[in-house]
Amino acid sequence: MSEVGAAQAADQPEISFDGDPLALERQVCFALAVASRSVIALYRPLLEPLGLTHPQYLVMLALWQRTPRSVKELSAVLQLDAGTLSPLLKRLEAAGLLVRQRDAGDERALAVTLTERGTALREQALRIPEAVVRRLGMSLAELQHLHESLTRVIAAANAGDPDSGERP
Amino acid sequence: MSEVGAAQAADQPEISFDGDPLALERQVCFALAVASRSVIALYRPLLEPLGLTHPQYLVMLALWQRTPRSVKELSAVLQLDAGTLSPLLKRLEAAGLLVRQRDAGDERALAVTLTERGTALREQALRIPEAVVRRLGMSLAELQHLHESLTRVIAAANAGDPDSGERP
DNA sequence: CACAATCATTTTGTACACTAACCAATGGTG
DNA sequence: CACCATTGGTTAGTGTACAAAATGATTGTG
Repeated sequence: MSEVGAAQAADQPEISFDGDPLALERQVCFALAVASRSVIALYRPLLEPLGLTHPQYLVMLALWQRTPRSVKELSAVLQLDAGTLSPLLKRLEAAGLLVRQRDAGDERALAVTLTERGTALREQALRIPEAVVRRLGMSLAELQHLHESLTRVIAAANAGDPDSGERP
Repeated sequence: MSEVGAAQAADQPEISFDGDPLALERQVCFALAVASRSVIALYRPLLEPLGLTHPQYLVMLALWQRTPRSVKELSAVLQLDAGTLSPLLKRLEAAGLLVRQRDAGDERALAVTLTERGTALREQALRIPEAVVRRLGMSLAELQHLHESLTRVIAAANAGDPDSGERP
């Protein structure tokens, strides 16, 4: 028997059980991180046949809605750093799903355009949302509700930021 | 300015709101990922004076609740891979916040124990939760509610998994 | 038109996160 | 007690994330 995980001692004179503001189980940031990882893990087996990671899937969602798009535009829509997108887009290009070429009108910008193969992949992606919801086994109403809550948190978190919101 | 997000039609009470099941703005996984990153970004400036990243902060929360703990135990509580924790714990050890030594009772297991410095750091961490809530500017009730929603998603996502739940 | 400021993107460096392969200690079982 | 599947950790490899510096194109101002 290991001695590491011995039961919590009864003699905790200072701050106590549920009055602890640092209690792990009560941190929203912890719940967010775990929920995010857990749900993304659900996508992994579904995305693997398409050869996509979850961030790559999100980029494809953005491009299926509109193409071509610049890195800056993708960065804004996905709320992802341009420095993160750069290598990610290169991998998608290497996979033959898109091409990266300079914008004719503005040589600074990149025009990220889906290839035929990239566009066609959407057909297979169409099954994914339903499969995830089924695996989750939660009601659509509750998921919708969660989505609204998350949208409010995102707005609140971005409210005091240099980017994102705050228009004077 | 681009006209990307043309306004949503009036009201569709049932399924298929704007028709596209792959619409980025409707994906719960996307909202989760963005919310998680946005909220964690809020912690960055607060954690920087303590010399901690957010994952490291979560490990410290777990250890402030109980120490020593094995890697396996931390892995279970934090829902984090042991392969992720291993280098993370080494960095915390290098920072002088904990020590990693083999468990006397079971040489396979590691006893992760807070140092005095690691224990003392809790005092400064105590201010963080309130500061984050203030920056978010959301009511405690709504945060509490979100936490409950997230807990249900986590449970649902882990329900069909090899790990976590499901004991026949 | 020169040229500094700005802009879009890329690169570099550090730190997660997960899979898979690996290794040493452990604890049945015959 | 010798065999060997299991267990607890570590390592390697790939792919995000983010900050900060670097690169190259574009624009505003004189």
